[in-house]
Amino acid sequence: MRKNAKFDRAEVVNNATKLYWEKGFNGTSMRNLQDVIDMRPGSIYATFGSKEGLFKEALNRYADMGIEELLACRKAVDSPLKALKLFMKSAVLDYTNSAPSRMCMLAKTMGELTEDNADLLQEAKRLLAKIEAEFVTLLQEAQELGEVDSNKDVHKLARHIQVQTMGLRTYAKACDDHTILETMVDDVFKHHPF
Amino acid sequence: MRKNAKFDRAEVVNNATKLYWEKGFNGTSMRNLQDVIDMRPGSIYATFGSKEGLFKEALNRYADMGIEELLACRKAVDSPLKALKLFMKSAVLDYTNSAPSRMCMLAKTMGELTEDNADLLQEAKRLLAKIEAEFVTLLQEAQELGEVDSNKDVHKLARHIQVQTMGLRTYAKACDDHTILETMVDDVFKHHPF
DNA sequence: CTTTAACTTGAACAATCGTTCAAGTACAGA
DNA sequence: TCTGTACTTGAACGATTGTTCAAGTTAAAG
Repeated sequence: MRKNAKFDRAEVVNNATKLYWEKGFNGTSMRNLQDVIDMRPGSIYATFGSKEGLFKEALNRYADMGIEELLACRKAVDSPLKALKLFMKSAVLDYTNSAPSRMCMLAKTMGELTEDNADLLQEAKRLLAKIEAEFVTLLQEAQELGEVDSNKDVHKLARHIQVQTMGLRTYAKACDDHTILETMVDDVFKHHPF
Repeated sequence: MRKNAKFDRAEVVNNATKLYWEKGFNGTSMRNLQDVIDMRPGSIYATFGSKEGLFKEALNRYADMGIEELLACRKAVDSPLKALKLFMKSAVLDYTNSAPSRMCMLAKTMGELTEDNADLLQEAKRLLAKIEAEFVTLLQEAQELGEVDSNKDVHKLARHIQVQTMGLRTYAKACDDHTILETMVDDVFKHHPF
C-alpha cells in the first residue's frame, strides 16, 4: 500500500471552507484557494476534480460544523429549547470567533448561485434540509419533555427556527448593534408559537 | 444645447438591475451587461463610471421599486397592517412575475460582497434602512388607527418585518412549496408581537 | 455647408480566470 | 539499490475579466 497524500485533507477542506464562506463561490479564485490550502493546481484537481467539487465539499464541511455546534449546545444546557436558543445566539451574535462571515454560508450560497450551478444549489438545499431535520429532532425531544405543546407541528416549528436564524444573520450583517440583535433573538423565544 | 444621449437611461438601469439581481455583482460580467442594456463599453463607462457605479444605481433602482410596491399595496387595501402583509406575500410568493430571483437583491448583495467593495456594502445597508423606515411609517399609521398597540415600539416592529421578509425569501428559494410559504407569511401576522 | 462639441463604437489592453499536463519527486515493494 | 507507481509541481493554455481610448458618428450652432 501507498502512503496517503502528504496534505491533511480535513485541514485543507477547513481552510477552503473558510475562504469560500467569506468570499463566496464566484468571489473566490483558484489562486486564492491555492494560497490558503497550500496546494498546487494539479493536486487540487486530482483530489477534488474542480472548483465546484471543492466547494461542494466545503458546503458539507460547513453543515457538519453547524450540526456539531448544535449538538454541543444541547450538551451544554439542560433543555433542548435552551439549546436551540443558545445555538441561535451563537450563530447571530458570536462574531468574535473566527467566523469568516456573519451570514450563514448556505444562505449566502442560495443567494449567490443560479441554475448555472444547479448541482451546488441542490447541495445547499439538501444541507439546509439536513440542518432543519436536526432542529426537528431537538423539538421532538422538547415535546417529550413537555417544553413544547404536544399538539404543535415540530416540522413547522423547525422551519420557523430556520427562517429566524437566516433572517437574523442577514440582518446582523447590516445592523451591527449587539443589543438590538440580542433582543431580537430573545424575542424569537418569547413570542414564539411553541 | 445638445440633445441628451440616445439611450433611455431609466430603461438601461432597469435592465441592468434585472441582470445584477439575478446573477449578483460578481456573477455578472460587463459583457453580459453590454448585451442586456445594449450599450458599448465606452458609453457605459462614460455614463456610470464603472461596474460598481452601475451596480450602485441598480441597487437604488431596486430599492425604489420595492418602496413603490409597498405604497401600491397601501393604496390597494384599507389598512396599513394589511398592506404590510400584502407586500410580504408579494415578495415571498409572487415568483410568477418577472422577478429575476426569489430573494431580496439587497440581502443577496449583503451576502455576496465583502469589505473589498465597502462602498457598495454601505449602500446596500443604507437602502435596507430606507426600506425599514417605510415600514416604520406604515406601522405608525397602524398605531394611529388602533391596529397596533400604542405602547409598542414601531422601530422594533419594523425590524421584525424586515427580518421575516428576508428570512422567508431566502427560505423560499430552498423550499418551493407555495402552501408552506403562504402559511408562514400568515403566521407572521397571526403570532406577531403587535 | 462647415464647424464643433457630445456621444458612441469596438478593437485592444493587461490582468486574471479555471484548468491541463509533462516533468519531477517521494516512497513502498522486490 | 533499483523499479514502479502514486503524488506533487509550476509553467502554460485559451478564455474571459474590467477597462481604456483613438476613431467614427451624430446633430445643434454659426
